Amino acid sequence: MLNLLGEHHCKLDPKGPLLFPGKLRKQLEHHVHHGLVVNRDIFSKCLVIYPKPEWDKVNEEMSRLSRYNQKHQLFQRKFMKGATLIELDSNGRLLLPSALLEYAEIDIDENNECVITGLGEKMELWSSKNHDEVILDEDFDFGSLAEDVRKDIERNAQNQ
Amino acid sequence: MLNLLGEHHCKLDPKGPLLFPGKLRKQLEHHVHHGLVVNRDIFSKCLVIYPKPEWDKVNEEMSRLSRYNQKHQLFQRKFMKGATLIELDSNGRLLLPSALLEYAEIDIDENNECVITGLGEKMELWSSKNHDEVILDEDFDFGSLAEDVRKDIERNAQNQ
DNA sequence: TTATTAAAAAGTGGCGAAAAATGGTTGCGG
DNA sequence: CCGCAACCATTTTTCGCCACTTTTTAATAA
Repeated sequence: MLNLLGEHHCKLDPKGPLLFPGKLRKQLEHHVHHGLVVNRDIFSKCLVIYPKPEWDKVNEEMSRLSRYNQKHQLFQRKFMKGATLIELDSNGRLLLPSALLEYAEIDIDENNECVITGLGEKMELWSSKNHDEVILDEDFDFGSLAEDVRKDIERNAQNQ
Repeated sequence: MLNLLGEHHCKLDPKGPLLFPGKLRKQLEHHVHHGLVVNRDIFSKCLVIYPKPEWDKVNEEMSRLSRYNQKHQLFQRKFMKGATLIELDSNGRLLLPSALLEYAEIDIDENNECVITGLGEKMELWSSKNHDEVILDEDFDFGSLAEDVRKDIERNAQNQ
């Protein structure tokens, strides 16, 4: 099972919007030749990067939606719109679509620091600024969030 | 079953942010070659260190969360973000990511004293300063905390 | 019982290989 | 013809390894 880990700080190449940390590349080893799929996160101003095989799962889930249901179609569009298959260049760098960078508030020209974090089967790409805000959110009530999630999981277990 | 114990005081290597347990290594013996996973604690300014097999359980639990549920995603991010796989070097030292050390308020340069405590299946890493403050908190009401926990355990037992 | 010695573990520093950042150049497409 | 992107070469830094010093612990002998 894929278990991407680590918090990697990196810069966008000032020339083109290129990038990519090496330790993640090692963890991806056998998966990376299939390419990566980048997309906007639905909930936060960051990008999600899936190894292609993981994205295939997403795609498979989407294919189960009804073609004739407006809500399903809207959901599919919201979720998949913008997803792009990208591959590493010979230096192990990524060329990210500028529209996606813009969404994640990553500025190509100036504040080009960003953070890639491994989250098991996927990765997230944040601008340094947004990332710090998430990390340093002191008031965040993790306890009650955890409780909500726990209830969901229990309910799920009962339904099965 | 793994049962890590002890309170170990140690120093960071002044060169790089290196460090090492010692007697803990003996307790880890057969687990340590798989590596260790370090992460920020959710509630306190300290780091949590899991033997890899223990972390694998966490990762497996996380993979059951819903990709399309905002709370689940937030939970996963808060919990897993920053988790890093590290291995002991040939001298039995650990190279801890500086971003994590910073979170735990462990200063590489000056006050480089820290404390590692065994907590059964995981360990905690504290700066000496923070550790003292938490441990020596005289006003802490252990009685009512214990009572709350006891209730939780009982309720859990009834639900099963 | 204490002291001395030996062996192992702990702590320190430097060196070298490998990877990552940078800059320049060429080729392709619009 | 211009611009962007892929490729290549060079410099710089990181970090993993190795060798050396110091401390601790244990054992044996006085």
